[in-house]
Amino acid sequence: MAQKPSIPKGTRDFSPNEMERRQYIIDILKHRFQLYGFMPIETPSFENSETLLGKYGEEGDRLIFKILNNGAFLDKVDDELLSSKNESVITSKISDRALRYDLTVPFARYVVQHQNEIAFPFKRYQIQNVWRADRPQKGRFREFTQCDADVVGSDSLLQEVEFIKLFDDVFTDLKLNGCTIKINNRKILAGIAEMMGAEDKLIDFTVALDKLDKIGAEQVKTEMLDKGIDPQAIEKLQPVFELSGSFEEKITQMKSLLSESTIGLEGIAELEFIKNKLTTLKMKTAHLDLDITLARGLNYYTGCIFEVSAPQGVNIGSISGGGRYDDLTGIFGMKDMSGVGISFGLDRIYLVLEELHLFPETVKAGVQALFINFGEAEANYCMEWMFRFRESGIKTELFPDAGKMKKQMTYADKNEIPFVILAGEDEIKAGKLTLKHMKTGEQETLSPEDLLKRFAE
RNA sequence: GUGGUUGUAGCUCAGUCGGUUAGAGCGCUGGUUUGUGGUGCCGGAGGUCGCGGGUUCGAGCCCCGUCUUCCACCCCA
Repeated sequence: MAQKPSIPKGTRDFSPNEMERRQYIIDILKHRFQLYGFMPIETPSFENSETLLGKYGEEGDRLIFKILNNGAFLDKVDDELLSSKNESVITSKISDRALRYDLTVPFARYVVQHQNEIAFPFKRYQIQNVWRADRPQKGRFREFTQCDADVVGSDSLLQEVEFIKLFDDVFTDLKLNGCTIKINNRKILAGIAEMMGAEDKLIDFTVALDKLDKIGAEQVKTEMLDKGIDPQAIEKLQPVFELSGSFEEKITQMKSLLSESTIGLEGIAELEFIKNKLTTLKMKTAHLDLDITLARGLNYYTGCIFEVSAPQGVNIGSISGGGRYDDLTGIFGMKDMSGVGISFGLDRIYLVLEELHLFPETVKAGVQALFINFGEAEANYCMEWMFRFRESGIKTELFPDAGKMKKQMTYADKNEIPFVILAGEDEIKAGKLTLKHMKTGEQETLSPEDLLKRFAE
């Protein structure tokens, strides 16, 4: 007996209707990316393991899909090592390649490898799948699509301003009004850590702070204590927990809090610059919000960080994110190359648009007219006209088998083909075609030329 | 990686306290004047109840394991 087919955990099939909707989102993204001057690139689905490992932190390494070597891969593993059950060491012996985890690190690798062909600053966009060995849950898959735009080779804060406008433009085009673009700066977080005297605990500190709106101030403090951060230092954080008001008001409060920290003030100055530019340029539908607790997981960010959350009432986490990384290419041996980039989560945006019923009424990409097949002679007559119709840009097809009428009509009906064209003995003799309007059931016999004109309207 | 949850026909789901031959709707298929679909009527096919073990006279139902689904945590798009 044939086994029931299935697909791996966390993966999905996309049927025509879903593909149409995914394509709708992608078309808007591509259009905006190109208007902003980004050029497309693609990179391989898998990379050499050393390119990816160690770039996303310990947790990230765990979530990278490793590809088992081919051939006698066990030759490199002796019994002693095998019985040690040391996964990471054994993995490095039997797996040399891994599926990409995001598009940013492969992009950094690309830039370093192609530096001689590139005129900097280099702006590229990339829409490809990435893979993570995560446990699936709402809005979380093991295979999903990221749509990234990055620019490398420019320190200018105008890039940050442009990216925020890009968020605003894209979400406005998608009719997804009321998104919140949260912005923060790693330098501010570093400044706070400095002020607390907890520079060495920066990562633990930001991860805990990131949870503030989710678990509350008390639990954040508890987590920081657990991570070994000094209680007195945590007390100094109180003003951060109580931060409120408008963007400008928060800036003012942070300024006095970080008055001693050079790096902290630098971060604040950057945010002020960006905010001022955007006040002049104006946002269309998105809101810009300063969120000091925003940390973001990827530890290569060094300056501004962004995250976009869906309009209120949609519980799906972030739908886009990004930030500046001053030294991403440094790990591949190319110094002083600053980059900024953002990533749109196609799959999550899809879920949000679906939940809010924001997909446009699908313009069916299917055929406009189906030729009914009555038999060999009739089919030959139809074929001739079918190809003429196609040359005129009309999407049309001939039912391949001379089967039952009912089956052919049902086919047209199920596929929402608006017109059916019939040509039997009588029509062939008269050199005509019969057009049936599926919705009304009306039909009329007319010359092929007239029929063509009818479709042209 | 941790905790919970789910799995019965192609799909959505019923199935009582463990009790004879596991059901419905939709879909599929055949027929209902053989050149006419979408709404009618009549018929038909289709299930190792996720998989493997166990308890029992007897398991879709109880127990254990495993895979899968969805959700939360960790983390993240």
